[in-house]
Amino acid sequence: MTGRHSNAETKAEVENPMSLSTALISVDVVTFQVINGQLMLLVKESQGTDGKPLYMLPAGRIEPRHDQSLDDAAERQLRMYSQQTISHLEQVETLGSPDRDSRGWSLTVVYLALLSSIKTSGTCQNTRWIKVTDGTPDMPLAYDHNKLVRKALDRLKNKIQYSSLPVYLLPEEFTLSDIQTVFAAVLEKTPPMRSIRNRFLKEDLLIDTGHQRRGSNRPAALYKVNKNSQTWLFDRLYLSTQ
Amino acid sequence: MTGRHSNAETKAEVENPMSLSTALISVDVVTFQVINGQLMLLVKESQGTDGKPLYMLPAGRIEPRHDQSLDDAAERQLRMYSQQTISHLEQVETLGSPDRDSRGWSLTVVYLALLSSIKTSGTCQNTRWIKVTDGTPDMPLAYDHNKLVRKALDRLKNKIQYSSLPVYLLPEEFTLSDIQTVFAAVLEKTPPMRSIRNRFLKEDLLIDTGHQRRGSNRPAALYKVNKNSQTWLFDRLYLSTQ
DNA sequence: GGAATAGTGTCTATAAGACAATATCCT
DNA sequence: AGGATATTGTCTTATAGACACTATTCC
Repeated sequence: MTGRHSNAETKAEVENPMSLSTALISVDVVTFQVINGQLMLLVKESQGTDGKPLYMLPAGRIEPRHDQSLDDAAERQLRMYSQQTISHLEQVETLGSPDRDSRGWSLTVVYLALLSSIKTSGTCQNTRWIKVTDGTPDMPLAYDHNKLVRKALDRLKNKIQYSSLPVYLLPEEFTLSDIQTVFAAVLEKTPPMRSIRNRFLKEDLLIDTGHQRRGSNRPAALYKVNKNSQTWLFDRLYLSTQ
Repeated sequence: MTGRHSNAETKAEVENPMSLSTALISVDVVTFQVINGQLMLLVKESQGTDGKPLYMLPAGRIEPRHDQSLDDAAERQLRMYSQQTISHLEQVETLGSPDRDSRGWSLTVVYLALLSSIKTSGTCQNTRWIKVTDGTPDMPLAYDHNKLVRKALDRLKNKIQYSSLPVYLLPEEFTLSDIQTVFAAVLEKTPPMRSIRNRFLKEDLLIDTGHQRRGSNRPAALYKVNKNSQTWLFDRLYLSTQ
């Protein structure tokens, strides 16, 4: 593409070909996890000038020496704040504007990351999990990060309805009720158990591990994902969650 | 985002904060039109060093003075090569890599644009419509533009199956058979007429203009879009086109 | 037995798809 | 009339959803 062969070079660009073809870039990662049935967002915490805590998304620049792609850059950002396996990572959208950064035209590549559910919400230094309720983080985030979270969450809410994304928010072994819990956490509404069972027990998408989760009730069968973790797609949405 | 508050600043970045947070950027637009039932791609033509013609996508840089957003930049690119109304424009994906441009790490924002079907494929200087068959442009494109076309076309092929995108590839007034023609052009496969009718004549998505297209057969009713051109979504895919 | 959650059976609703049957124009 | 394309009718299939019912555990 473009490179030195780009069309529409203005006089200034020809004189100084590097200057106007660049912009400030950052890669921002919106990371979700479901902990005890609650949707949580990974943020880093720092000290604002007024002493109040400041919450923001893991974000950073591209490092030419390390990043072979934008996905690499996103993964590297996330890895600074969580060592957990990243079960799903996808680019959501790139936003650009002259106003986001005081230094000039800037551009953000927004990523959606999903981590497996774990009981402990252990984090690195200056990192926190904050609740997300009604589609909004409980603590307001700095800059335009609330907007970025909204974009990533919209993607998740939509895609969870026709794909295997729910299982990426669950641990390796899970019950069918766990899937329902994920829907509730993300959509604040859930498809009927009958529909979830019909959908997820079709074909060989899941494997019955033979294990069971026991409580003070009938034990539930524990399943794991088949098909080497490939995301699979269905051809209908759930209507009850619209 | 990032701004001056970005984490993970290396020593070099602190010393020269502008340098490593920027990269070469271009916005590339993949524009489709259906002309006489044939899917066509808009390219610009130039002379290669060996005298052979070189085809590439409309692409260019962000102009801080003119562009308030990436969408603006994409629209501006496309406007240089076609004055037709842009009936649909959406961002597909941003690709980045150290190899695409010899000057260093570069980044492309890929857009998908749809233009209304018209008989004449009139174009501006150095601009051509080339056929797309089997998902590939008839002429190979320069750089990695074939890959970008593939990405945009994949998006179109998918989205056409559950949205009103087909009508954006048609003129203001069209018949239901025209919709079928668009499916054939894009997917090289088509849902049954019964299904198309059931879907598009539901609710008040289309308005019967009362006009008819006449030929050597029964005339077909001409429809136009209702609902102020908002893209609408269905909750199922066509299975016959999978 | 009773509480609690897991899982099944069955009927309805919706929309896609197959396919045959009409309808309406032109020549 | 005959050709051509548009449009409708009807039956089948697939899956979501409602809802009642059964199953299995712990106490």
